[in-house]
Amino acid sequence: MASELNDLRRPPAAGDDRRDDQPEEEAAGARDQSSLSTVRNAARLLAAFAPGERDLGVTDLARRLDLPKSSVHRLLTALVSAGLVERAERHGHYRLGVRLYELGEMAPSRAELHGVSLGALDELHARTGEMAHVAVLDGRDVVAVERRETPGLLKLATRLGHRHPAHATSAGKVLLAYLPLPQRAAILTGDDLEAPTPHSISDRGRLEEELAKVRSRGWAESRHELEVGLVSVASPIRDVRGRVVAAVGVAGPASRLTRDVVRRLAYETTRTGLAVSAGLGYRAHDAASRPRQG
Amino acid sequence: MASELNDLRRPPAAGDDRRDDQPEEEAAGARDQSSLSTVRNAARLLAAFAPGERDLGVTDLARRLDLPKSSVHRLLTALVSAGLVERAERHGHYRLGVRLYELGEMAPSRAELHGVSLGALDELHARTGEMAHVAVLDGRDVVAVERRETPGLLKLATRLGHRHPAHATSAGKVLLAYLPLPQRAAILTGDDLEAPTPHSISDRGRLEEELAKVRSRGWAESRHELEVGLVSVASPIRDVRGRVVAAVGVAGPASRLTRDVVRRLAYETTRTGLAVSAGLGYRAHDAASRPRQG
DNA sequence: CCCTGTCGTTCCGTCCGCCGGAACGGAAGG
DNA sequence: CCTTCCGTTCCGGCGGACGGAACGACAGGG
Repeated sequence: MASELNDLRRPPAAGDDRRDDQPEEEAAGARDQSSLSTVRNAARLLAAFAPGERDLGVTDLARRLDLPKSSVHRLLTALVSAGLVERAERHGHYRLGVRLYELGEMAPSRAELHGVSLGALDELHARTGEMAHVAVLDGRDVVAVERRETPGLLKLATRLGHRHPAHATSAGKVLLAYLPLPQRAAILTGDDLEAPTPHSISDRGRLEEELAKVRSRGWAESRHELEVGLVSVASPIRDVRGRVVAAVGVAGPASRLTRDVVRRLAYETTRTGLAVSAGLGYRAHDAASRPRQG
Repeated sequence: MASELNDLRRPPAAGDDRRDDQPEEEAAGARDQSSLSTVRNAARLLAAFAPGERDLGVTDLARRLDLPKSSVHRLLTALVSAGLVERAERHGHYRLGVRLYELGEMAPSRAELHGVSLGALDELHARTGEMAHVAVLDGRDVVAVERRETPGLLKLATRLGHRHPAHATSAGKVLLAYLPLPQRAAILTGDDLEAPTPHSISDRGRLEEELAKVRSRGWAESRHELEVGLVSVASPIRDVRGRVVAAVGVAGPASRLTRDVVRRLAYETTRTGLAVSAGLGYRAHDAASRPRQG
């Protein structure tokens, strides 16, 4: 029974000034609260499968979403006929559909980078021997859209499409650092910064200092900030207009990625970032047009 | 290059809203026609971005979907707040969101195969030198969920997530061949088989013969059937219960993939298929339990 | 620069299609 | 077998979506 029934429309006061130029409160963090409750619930239903739940039943979903069974069943029927959800072989169970995967591949943040980053990522992977990846920002999280596994034994357990708090990863720091200040402020608003480890940056002031450092040297590092023992380095990827749209980086165990190794890796990721940016149409020599941010 | 996943056809048809007392309809591949028009329209809206349209505006979408502008705008607002759609930088334009990509990665047909097929696919790619891929069935189409590009110059232009008619590809033949007869009948019902080239199989009887051949030798071939000059070979991937859930194959130019090369490639794909199946828990020596189908 | 066509966005009254409680039927398990 | 749980269907009442129309913001050509 989510009721935001207090959306009282206040008749405009004498001044009749209803046109504030900042309708922006949502930016990225805020979800739902819009109208079209059916669409909202459909999206919530899809998201319920995200934590890795393969097959779910009606009653189970109804409990998680706090919706009546019949409503969940109606939603599922509609989503099945739209192809976004499929019936599992187990009677009365459902799972995400192939069409959803198909649509996801079409998301520009993925599709654009896919083509141009393939070769460069392979090369980065070959030259460094560490897990290489390309990531984009979504809200205050960073999502990997492309990756190469390390050939060795020590693999990272994360999967493509999984998300991590941006401020605790090197790629996330890059993406935050080059985000225009108002957007960054909108994203980092609200509750405190999550601290996955004791080494994570949880203070907003310190984060801004760190981001300034990232901007000044052009790459970011994360030591033990997402997980103890994990180190990563990342550099920006720019589109044709110079905007930072993604980050490319490598990650590996702290035992291999010592301070001076990191410096070499930073060189490699920056090189790769420039190559991919060039593939997107960015001309690096246009240094004058390098956008000022922060 | 127009509509591939645009079989969400039939806009609500303006004045044609008739209350039929026959809720009885066929099953299987039926799309739409359910209630929850809001969800259906939301899905159609998402699908409108599929043909590679990056950014679309309200009026444009309204035209394509044959919906009022205000309704499209309302849908977009809801989808944006759900994260499935994002606002593009161009004022008033929209694009598919990262969350959609994220959900797509969670689709079981993708997620399961991803982990176990990585190594095997790499090896297949290395041993054959041709483009290697893993595909699943969706309706009467086959969708690639994993792939390795050929290192050479002659690359295939298709992208991950794109779909092709199943009966015209080797992977699709494999998937159709091992589909239980009732399901296959349900899928292949209705209008005729598409024939992308003059070599395509368009007759249902001939297709059944071909599928029987596929079952008897355990692999499938497609020569010029999807595109003239393109040849592919594929073998099944089975899950722990022995059901064929995907196909693994290689594709390349007919000039390289001569008859006897194909025989060697069939050996390789079969070998890879068995390896991946083993990763999914399938025990090949359980030959007795090899399901009888067709 | 202004004018104009175009498109995104907002508004609002009407009415229809969704909501959800409750009953039905089928599957699993003791 | 009985019991229990769950997926599916049904239906009346009402809340929220629909969509035409007006508004406001751009962009481009005269």
